Amino acid sequence: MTDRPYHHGNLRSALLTAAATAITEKGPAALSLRDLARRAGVSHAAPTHHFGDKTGLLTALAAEGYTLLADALGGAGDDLLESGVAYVRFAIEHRAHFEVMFQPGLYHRDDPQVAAARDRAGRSLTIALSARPGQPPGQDSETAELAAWSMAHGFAALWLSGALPTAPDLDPEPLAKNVLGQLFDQP
Amino acid sequence: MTDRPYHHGNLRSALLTAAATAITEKGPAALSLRDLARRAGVSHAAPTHHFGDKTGLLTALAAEGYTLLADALGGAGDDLLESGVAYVRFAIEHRAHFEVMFQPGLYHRDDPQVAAARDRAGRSLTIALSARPGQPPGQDSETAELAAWSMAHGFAALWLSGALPTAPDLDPEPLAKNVLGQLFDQP
DNA sequence: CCCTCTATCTTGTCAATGGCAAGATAGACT
DNA sequence: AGTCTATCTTGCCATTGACAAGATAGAGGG
Repeated sequence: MTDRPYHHGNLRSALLTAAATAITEKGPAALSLRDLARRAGVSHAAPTHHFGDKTGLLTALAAEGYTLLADALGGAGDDLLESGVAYVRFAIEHRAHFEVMFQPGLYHRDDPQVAAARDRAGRSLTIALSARPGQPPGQDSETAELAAWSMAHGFAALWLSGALPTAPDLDPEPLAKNVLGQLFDQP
Repeated sequence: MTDRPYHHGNLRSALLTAAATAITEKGPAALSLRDLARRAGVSHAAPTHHFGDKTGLLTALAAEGYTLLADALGGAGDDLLESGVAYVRFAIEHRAHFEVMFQPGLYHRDDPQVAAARDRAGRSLTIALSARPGQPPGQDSETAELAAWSMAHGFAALWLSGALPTAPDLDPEPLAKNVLGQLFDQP
């Protein structure tokens, strides 16, 4: 993509973006390390050195995804509805990351990098979810947070799976805002 | 599994259940046709005759899944909350089917069998979702239905992915009922 | 009872893949 | 200049998915 200071210089990053592209095109199951190597213009065993094996590459991708999600949620500010929309936007813009992140059989969930990034995303998520405006104080706030998370996650997953009966080229954000508003705008 | 009238007699069904088991254990990406053949005690090329290729097998599995989902929703009666819980219960009890169904890259979405079963499930779902008790008549009911579907689907997906911070051996149904109640019990 | 026919399954083969081992090479550091 | 290490390559093997050709069981007709 960029310059190539021989030894490729940034193979690791190039492989990760190639993986994201390939997964977006054909899904995580069809991912081939050799195909990634071809796309990056290196030999078929080059990825091994950076990621060990396929699971290792997906682990790195998941870690990257959690970091991106944390950033996305952090940028949404204190507004609950805006955070939910940001969650959906992240899933759609970074479809490959999102799909890998929530398919735990594909990567090493216990990897330290992943755990750290996931914790950071988890904190951002908790902050966003607890910013519920008319929150009844004594109520079970954990359940309310889980409900909000479920709705945002479910909308994103359904959209990505193509299960929604709407036109697939429609901009999902306004629809997401309406749907999430069903729960978030409650008094 | 049952008797074996030679020629196995029920290879197709045996392969489908073996596939469901294997996917539940290791995820859809790790599915191997040859492994299924070994489990069923047949030669490595036997599955080809029944399903054509791997995608064909997953197509059959998805069709079976939509039928099971339609039955599950139909059995939940008119209660909206109960239907939501049934949706979650289906996803957990038939994890393999659920995962394949909503990963459209894995199978042929246009297959007639799949389309028919999906339509049936879709009708059951619409019936369940429109059974909202305090439904404001003039309101955008489609958005409300989508919100309910998103929440049930999202809770199921999060639970299956292991992303929820709760104990994984806990019974998910009471939790699901509480979470879904956040939206469904609105006046 | 025998013959044929069809669905079902087996054997054999090939290209592609993931993963490992051993070697080569660039560039950094001294 | 010499050495060292990270990075990448070449070569190899077992496994897999897919296909082609053949074998076999069992049904149905004469």
